[in-house]
Amino acid sequence: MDKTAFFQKFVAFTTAVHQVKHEMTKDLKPADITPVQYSILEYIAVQQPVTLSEISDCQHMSMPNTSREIRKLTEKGLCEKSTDAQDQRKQSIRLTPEGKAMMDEAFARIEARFFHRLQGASEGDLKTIEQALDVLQAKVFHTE
Amino acid sequence: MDKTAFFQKFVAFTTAVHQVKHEMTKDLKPADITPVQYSILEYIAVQQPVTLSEISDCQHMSMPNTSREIRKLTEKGLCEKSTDAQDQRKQSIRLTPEGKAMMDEAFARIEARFFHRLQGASEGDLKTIEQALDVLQAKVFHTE
DNA sequence: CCTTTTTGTTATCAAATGATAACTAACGAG
DNA sequence: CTCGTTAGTTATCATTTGATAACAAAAAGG
Repeated sequence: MDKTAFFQKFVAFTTAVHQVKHEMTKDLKPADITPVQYSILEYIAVQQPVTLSEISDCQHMSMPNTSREIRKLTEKGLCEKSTDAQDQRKQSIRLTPEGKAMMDEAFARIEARFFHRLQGASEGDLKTIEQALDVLQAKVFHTE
Repeated sequence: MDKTAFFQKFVAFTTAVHQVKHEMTKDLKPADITPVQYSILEYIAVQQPVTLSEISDCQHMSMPNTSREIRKLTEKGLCEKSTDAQDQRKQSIRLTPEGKAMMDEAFARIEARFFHRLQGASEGDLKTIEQALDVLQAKVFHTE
């Protein structure tokens, strides 16, 4: 096993993933949302409800900046805060119906692009791809 | 085949890749290099020699901004321009020895983290991983 | 209780990034 | 040769992002 070649394959792979993800998500965020805000919305959409601290950790941004961006998203009517019943320090953040509608549409368009990219793949190919995704997620891209 | 579940697996996977890549590359860029500049340096390191237009395309930034960042990197002594012999409009950009040394060290540290992450994987696991990388790059994350 | 820690906010500032206009020079096609 | 196109530069500006200090309130632990 050539370790250097293996590593280079890994680097090329992550670069390709980044590239493809960019292609699949470009031109779909509304004009009045900044890239950071869109990224936060994606995170909330998948993980909601979330707290400010969780966003701060996962998006690698400071609490003050996270607080600012959430305030802006709240002002735009895309997400809302509610105080956690158990711990009143915590803010439980969710998408508003408008925010959810926006993200649903964004994900629908990404999904369409995804399957467009897979057109031509047989049922067997899809099985192979699914297994490959499972393998890599379990053995390489695991995050705890 | 449940399409929605398949797509969600894809989303979770790309998110994990992004996350792991962030973990593996954090804290290794020198203090006087901005994130965008580091990204450009990575690109040059892998693809050199490159032209300004190529950087502009691949990094999704405008020519004026690309020009500015390359000028800054040149001023820092990390890359250098030379006019293409065939087409005198084109600038051939490469890393300087200092730039190469910097990126070699960065990649070495990423490689160390990569294999650290893979410690515990058997020789057979590595084969499986390599095949999974090949499959996904060919069938899903192909970029032409 | 009282102190420390966690969670979040507000204000402020600096730096990085993105966008555009106006320009030069070299190439390429007719 | 001339004209349109490609490659790159410079200058300028607005916006986004990142960083820090100073604060308040709730919780947790003695």
